[in-house]
Amino acid sequence: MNGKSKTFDMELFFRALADRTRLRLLHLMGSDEVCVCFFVEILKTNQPKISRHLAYLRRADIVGARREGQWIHYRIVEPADPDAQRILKDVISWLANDPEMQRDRQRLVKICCAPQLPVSIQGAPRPSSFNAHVN
Amino acid sequence: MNGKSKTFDMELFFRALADRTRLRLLHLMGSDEVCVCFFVEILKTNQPKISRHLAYLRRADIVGARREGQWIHYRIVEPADPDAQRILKDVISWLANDPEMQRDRQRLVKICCAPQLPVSIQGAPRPSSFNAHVN
DNA sequence: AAAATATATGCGCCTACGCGAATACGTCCC
DNA sequence: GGGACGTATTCGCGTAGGCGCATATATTTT
Repeated sequence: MNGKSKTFDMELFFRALADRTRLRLLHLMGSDEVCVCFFVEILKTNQPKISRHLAYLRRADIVGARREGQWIHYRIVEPADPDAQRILKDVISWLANDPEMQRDRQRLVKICCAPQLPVSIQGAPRPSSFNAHVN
Repeated sequence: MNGKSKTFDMELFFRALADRTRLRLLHLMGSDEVCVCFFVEILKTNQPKISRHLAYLRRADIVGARREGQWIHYRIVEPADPDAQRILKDVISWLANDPEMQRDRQRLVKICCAPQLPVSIQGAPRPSSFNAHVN
């Protein structure tokens, strides 16, 4: 009630989900923090496009960002509204059934488990859950 | 796989939910069949607007229609995809928390329980669940 | 058949938004 | 400070879609 965190905006929430690219981004985040450059690498598209979609998700309070040096990590945040929270959770698990989404994740895993990241994202920090795997 | 009922379209589904008017329509349907003229009456708007939004929901396979004489009843249909089904169900119950939606429903109940419908929709068939209440 | 009623659709206008290309911003390293 | 790198934003363009208004379609009634 501080004038900034108003009641959760349903329309904005659904509009944010109404785009395939954004759904792919959400699926890639899953329960991890993922760095922007990984999205660019895996979706094989240009960086501004990814950045704009992430901004949209941020505006809708669906994701949050954390800076680490020059890199920025994005993560899914639990919506304030418990109903939205449940829906988002269901959406995420729905995505897991989509073939393209599955391919996306496979590519993420493959890239992150490899001893060397692709040249385009050499020094980038891996998603948190991959830190343990590769010394 | 008959070329007509393809796999459920996620994007279309969410785009269909990304409009307040359509959410209000969905909430009014709830578990009932509701005639178009009731939507017009309750949302206090023009008829073409309602009709176009209903058409959108129909395209997205979220609602179905049934003709009864000159009237057409709309109802929510269970999406083919079980995940979509669950999400839609959660969305509906989310709507119940919204003040405007609550007012909409109150107006529906009030109108339907009255002995006489408003002049603008005199002979219209009431939603199914109100048939028992009024002789 | 003609009128009345309920619903659907076409049209023109305007905004939202997705896109690629260019550019701005922020951080690190020399 | 200057360059390199990762990310965000701006711009111009094209399409989707929301709206009010007019009109078409379908059904019932007379």
